[in-house]
Amino acid sequence: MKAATIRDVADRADVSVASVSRVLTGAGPVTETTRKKVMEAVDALQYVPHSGARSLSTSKTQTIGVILPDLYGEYFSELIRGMDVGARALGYHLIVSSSHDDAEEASAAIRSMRGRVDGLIVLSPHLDAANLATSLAGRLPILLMNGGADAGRPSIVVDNHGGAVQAVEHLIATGRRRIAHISGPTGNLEAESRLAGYLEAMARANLPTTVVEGAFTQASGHQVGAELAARSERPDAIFAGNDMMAVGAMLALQDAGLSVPEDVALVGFDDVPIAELVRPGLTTLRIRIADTGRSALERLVRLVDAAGAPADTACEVVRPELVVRPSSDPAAQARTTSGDRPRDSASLPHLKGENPQ
Amino acid sequence: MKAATIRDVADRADVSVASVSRVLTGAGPVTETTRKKVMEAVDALQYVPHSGARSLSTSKTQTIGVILPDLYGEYFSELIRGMDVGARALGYHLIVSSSHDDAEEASAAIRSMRGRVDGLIVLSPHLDAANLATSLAGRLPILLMNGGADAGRPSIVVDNHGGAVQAVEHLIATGRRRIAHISGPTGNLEAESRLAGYLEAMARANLPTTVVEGAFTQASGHQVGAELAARSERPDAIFAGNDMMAVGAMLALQDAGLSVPEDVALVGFDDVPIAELVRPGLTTLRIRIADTGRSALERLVRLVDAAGAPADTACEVVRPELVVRPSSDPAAQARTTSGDRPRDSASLPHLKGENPQ
DNA sequence: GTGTGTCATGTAATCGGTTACACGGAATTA
DNA sequence: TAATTCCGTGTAACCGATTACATGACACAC
Repeated sequence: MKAATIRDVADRADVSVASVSRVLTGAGPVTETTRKKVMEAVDALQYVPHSGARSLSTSKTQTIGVILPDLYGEYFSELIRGMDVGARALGYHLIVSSSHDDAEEASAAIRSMRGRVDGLIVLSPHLDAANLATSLAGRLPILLMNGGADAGRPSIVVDNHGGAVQAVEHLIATGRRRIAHISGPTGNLEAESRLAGYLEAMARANLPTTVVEGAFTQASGHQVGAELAARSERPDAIFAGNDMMAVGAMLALQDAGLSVPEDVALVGFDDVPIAELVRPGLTTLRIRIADTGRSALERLVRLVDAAGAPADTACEVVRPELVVRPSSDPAAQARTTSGDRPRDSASLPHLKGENPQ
Repeated sequence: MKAATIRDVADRADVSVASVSRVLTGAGPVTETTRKKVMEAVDALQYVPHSGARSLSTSKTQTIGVILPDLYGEYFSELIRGMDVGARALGYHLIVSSSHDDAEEASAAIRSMRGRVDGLIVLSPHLDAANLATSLAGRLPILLMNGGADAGRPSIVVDNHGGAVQAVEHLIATGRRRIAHISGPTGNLEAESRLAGYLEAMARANLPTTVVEGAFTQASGHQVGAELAARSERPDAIFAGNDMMAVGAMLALQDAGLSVPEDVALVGFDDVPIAELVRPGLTTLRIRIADTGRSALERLVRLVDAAGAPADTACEVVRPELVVRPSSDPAAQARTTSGDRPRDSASLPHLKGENPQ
């Protein structure tokens, strides 16, 4: 028993394939009678159009590809969740491919997706990867989210620089002076902007800087945190390049017998879900991650639909918002309970499942 | 400038389309000369085969669909990561579709994937959804991971019952007697097995049971935790149906001024990454989540390839392993630093990015 | 020189949809 | 009644791959 084709449906409904197609795609005129006959046949045969055949004649796949970097964790899974919500709302599918650290792997992933997707969202936070992507994509609409404010190509970036400045200014305002920075890896555009923001804010306040490089992973944050804790000139605050490193550093500081925020204040970046679950709750820069993912997807679909229209090459900027929790300000304690997290709108559809009993 | 087709390549290389196809698919004999000519033309034209056309003639898509439930969080993102690793290794793509809570949504998702994937992994933890899935899938190979030990259909399940028994026995062994259980939502098969395991182990030890239903979310765990903390007959241990609820409960207990594990011991289930990041580190039942995802994908691909062969209807069982951390045993303190987590093999490819500096 | 076998290559049918165009019947108008 | 629209329907070409089968070149043996 092979799967039914449009011809089987046509035979059974006693109409032509064209009519079946018209009913199913909603294009073109059909009488209510044929409509019914077709739908009956469709149900009876459990017919589902062959997407390959359809994509062959329409040259659309209704699928968006997402190229993710090597780094995983909550940031990216939240982002994908948001994209998935947007995709389903628009009738698109999502093909994901993660763990592409270097340009070569990313290029292989893009190649293997060409012809299979209508558009691409590339999250590799390296400049070369981005360049590679645009050149490889050919005529494929592509949306960059690699952290580089890249005019000339449609992209969405977080205001990493501005966020870092906010973080540092907050620490200064709460009386910290020896503020160290755990940066993300060299070559990562997000990491570099955050570092630049830190340096600028510190320079403006005339404070000495300390920078140690991490890898955006919790393990690297732990390592660097332990190292900083052991220094004779121990910092009284640490601004980590992202939340995962901040959490790692927090554990290292606590393991070293230091107390957060009394001995060392701590600020992260991203506001991943666990930021409020660690103790003390982590001060961080909130990016509405799922929302950002969703709007990225919607924008890319707009690009796909508008192929040929006046090129959208805008670089959309997402401004992170400082969320103060006890890791930098003990007074924030009371506010950090597990219910306080404002949900992204992208997660609203899920709330219904959340009232226990 | 339209995308190049196989005919453009054939013309340019001055060979027939058949030869081009033979070179590209690696099937059939070709001389080294034609091979070179074809490859040159392919490079020059930036040719990429149209996957729709290919799938039309081969009736394979090299794509696996994954249907996820409404619940998100680290458990599912880890699972997907593992699947992605496996998929890429086998030359497959992954289409994900999340947030399908009820049977209707899941059914829509499956329908929209038919004809677009070679096989399906269904994670909806409801019995009806599973039944629906198998009936909807038609001839599509399908792998269930819904928590029901379902002979007759290929599936992978966690030994939830056995895991729950281990958890309870561990708590009893460390001197706890008033052990409460925060269960997952009714109708969720995983939740029900874990509950059954709890009840059985408690009955065996002749201890009274307390069960409050949660929703597998951190928020619901918090709510139930607060409620339990306020009871006059406060439990001295809580076994939560999963880690997210355990974390929520932990925060609620701490907010109520209770100390974990001194006042109340806590055990979760799953061993999601944050389980060791909360303080105190959470005792839990480890499932090598990413590994499980990877092997699920590999098994499904085997099913796809072996279409027609003696049906594989085995129900593979994953046995969780008890990981004792300070939330149930203060003596475990020393062992819980951020470096102690044995990585799944599925995450090995990522390790290279993890040495800071 | 003819026959036979091998093997790279080309031709054309095929997969399952969409859609331009042709067609025919009913309704409207002269 | 005949001419003109209008509109639902069918026929067939097309999308871009794969692949069964036919072809023809060449080598080798007789």
